[in-house]
Amino acid sequence: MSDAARLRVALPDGSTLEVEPGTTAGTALAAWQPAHAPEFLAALWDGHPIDLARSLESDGHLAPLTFADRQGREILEHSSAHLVAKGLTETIPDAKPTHGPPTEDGFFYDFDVRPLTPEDLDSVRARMAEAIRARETFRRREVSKEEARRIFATNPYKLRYIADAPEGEPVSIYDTGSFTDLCRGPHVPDTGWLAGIHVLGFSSIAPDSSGGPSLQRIRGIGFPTRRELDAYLKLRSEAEARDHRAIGTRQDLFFFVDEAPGCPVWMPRGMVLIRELERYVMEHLKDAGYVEIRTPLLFARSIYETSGHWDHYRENMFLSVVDDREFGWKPMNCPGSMLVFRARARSYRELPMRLAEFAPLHRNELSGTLSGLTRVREMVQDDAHIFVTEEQVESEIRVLLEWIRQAFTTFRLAWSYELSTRPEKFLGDPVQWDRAEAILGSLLKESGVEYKVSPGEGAFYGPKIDIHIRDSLGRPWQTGTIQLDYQIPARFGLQYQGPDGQLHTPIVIHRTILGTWERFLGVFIEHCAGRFPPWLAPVQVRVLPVTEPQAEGARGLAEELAAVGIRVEVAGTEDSLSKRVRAAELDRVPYVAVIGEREVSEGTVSVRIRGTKESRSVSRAEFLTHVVDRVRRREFDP
RNA sequence: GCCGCGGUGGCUCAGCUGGUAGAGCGGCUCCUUGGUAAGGAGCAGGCCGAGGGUUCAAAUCCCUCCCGCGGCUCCA
Repeated sequence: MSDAARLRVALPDGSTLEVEPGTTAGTALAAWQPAHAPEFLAALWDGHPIDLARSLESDGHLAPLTFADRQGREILEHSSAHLVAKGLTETIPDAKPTHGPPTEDGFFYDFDVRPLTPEDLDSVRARMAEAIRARETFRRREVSKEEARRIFATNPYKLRYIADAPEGEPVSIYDTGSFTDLCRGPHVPDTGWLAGIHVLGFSSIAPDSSGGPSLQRIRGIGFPTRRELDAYLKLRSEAEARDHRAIGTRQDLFFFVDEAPGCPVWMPRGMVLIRELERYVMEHLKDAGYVEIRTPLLFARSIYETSGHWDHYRENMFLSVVDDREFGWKPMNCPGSMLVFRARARSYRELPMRLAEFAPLHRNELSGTLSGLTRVREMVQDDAHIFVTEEQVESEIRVLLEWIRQAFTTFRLAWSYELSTRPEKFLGDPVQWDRAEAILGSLLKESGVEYKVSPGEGAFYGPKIDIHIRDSLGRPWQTGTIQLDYQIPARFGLQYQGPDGQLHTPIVIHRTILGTWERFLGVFIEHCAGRFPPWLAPVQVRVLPVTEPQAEGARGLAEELAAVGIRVEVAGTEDSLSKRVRAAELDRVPYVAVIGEREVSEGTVSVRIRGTKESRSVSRAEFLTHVVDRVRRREFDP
């Protein structure tokens, strides 16, 4: 091999750079694009991520990685995890690092260590800051497996990784200051890159199935600069102020009591939200040819044995014994709908038969998973079951996808789909499953909305399309769902007579759009920060007489508004006007109508719209028309 | 369910190296009738989550349970 042979390095813009063998990736990239070099935190060599400090020894393709690349972000966050491990092992020397991967939105590192305290975390943060200031290099070494076993002799977790590594090949190790970790890499060049990382907190996590000890997890998130971190922290503190549990209390929407864990108590104002959502959905159902039914909340065990829930869902059900007979509180509406279909002989002419039922459902969710309105034990879904022939499946689902588009647009929520396929525990024929999955997949493609596939996450009776919405912080929540079911109708022996005179089993589409009122409202309250669109607002208008002599005029306006169905309150003159305006603003009332001497004599109102400082005098008629119109059209803003 | 951390008037929180329960907001009463984010004064309101224990004495220390929060797992 000749020293003189220069390497040919192909770059992303199609150009080629000739370098001496042994040139580092970083040097080569800096020669290529000096202006952007400070953003490069690692590189891709023939498609594999490498450190910038790695020497190039052959021809190949080289590309830079920055924080803007997903891989680049993961490298920065994984490096951040190393820094956390360094900080923790300096704080608690016998802590055993296990693994510290990047995640969807940050990173964590798990340790086998005594339970952590906030003081431990303070110390970790301080030591991390120290290392960042010192700009310690992430230095890569390759050692034999024997050598690695010696280095990590006291850490069984690392020994397991070493054992899993391919035999005969060296393993890589990274040193950061005095901290050494087994790691594939790559990493950012030095800890100076990690000034924008933030330790979110710690928690303990349940041991894995192999029954090891419970680990302590430190979570964090990384940004390329302090400035971007500050912007994120600001967003986060705003999001904390939007917590639907706090808004629920502040606005008297709902609350919880110890005696009914996971079951919200709805106050009058919260009930307005539910009824308005219900009305919104009901209007659609009427247009789309649904009929409504009501079926029992409590069914004997045999119904669930027929539906399959007894075998597949019993651990999540509330059970009651009545007269020595075992009953279960329904966790889903399907059994009742099946019974309605089965109540008499059915003809193909009745299909699609769309049965809606908004009944309270009970699911015994694990106590540790309950969380405000987003995870409850008692809930109501905007549920329906559509009984169709094979030929009707596609057109029905098309209508549903369009309705989803409309609904989520009204709420200004961005949504995405997830196609969940056959789980390990399933009922029925795999061939039929494949066909059903193919139908759903092609409909999703046709809808043009982004979707991902979750293998094995389907319901036990069929594949499903789940609808995810994101709250203001970008956290995803599953709400609506469209499930294709070939199993339960057959298990219930449902049949209809076809045009051929033969009996056929219908297919059932289980579907919800908003999901449950509870979770939907939990997410939506955070999405709108408690500033409900006028049509949903528990109080739509608050009328404020300036002084007592205008009280009658104020009541008159309130009556006019109430007469056209507007939810209106009058705030009396016990408090100062400023104080009442402030209260209305804090109660997030969309419209404040002030009536003073001037307004009474002119027949006007001074209108202040939520979130604006100015007020505007308009005629009573104009105000009334405006409010009624915004409400009727379900506009998002007042 | 598992691990960690919490639980004090309606709400938000202080008090917690043991020694007679506090504040602000809200509520009520009185004064004030004020033009677009807090007018003033007074009063009421708490078995300090529940039950046991330690102690002369427990909101405070210990144990059990319940509920909540953050995760794990699971889900609409």
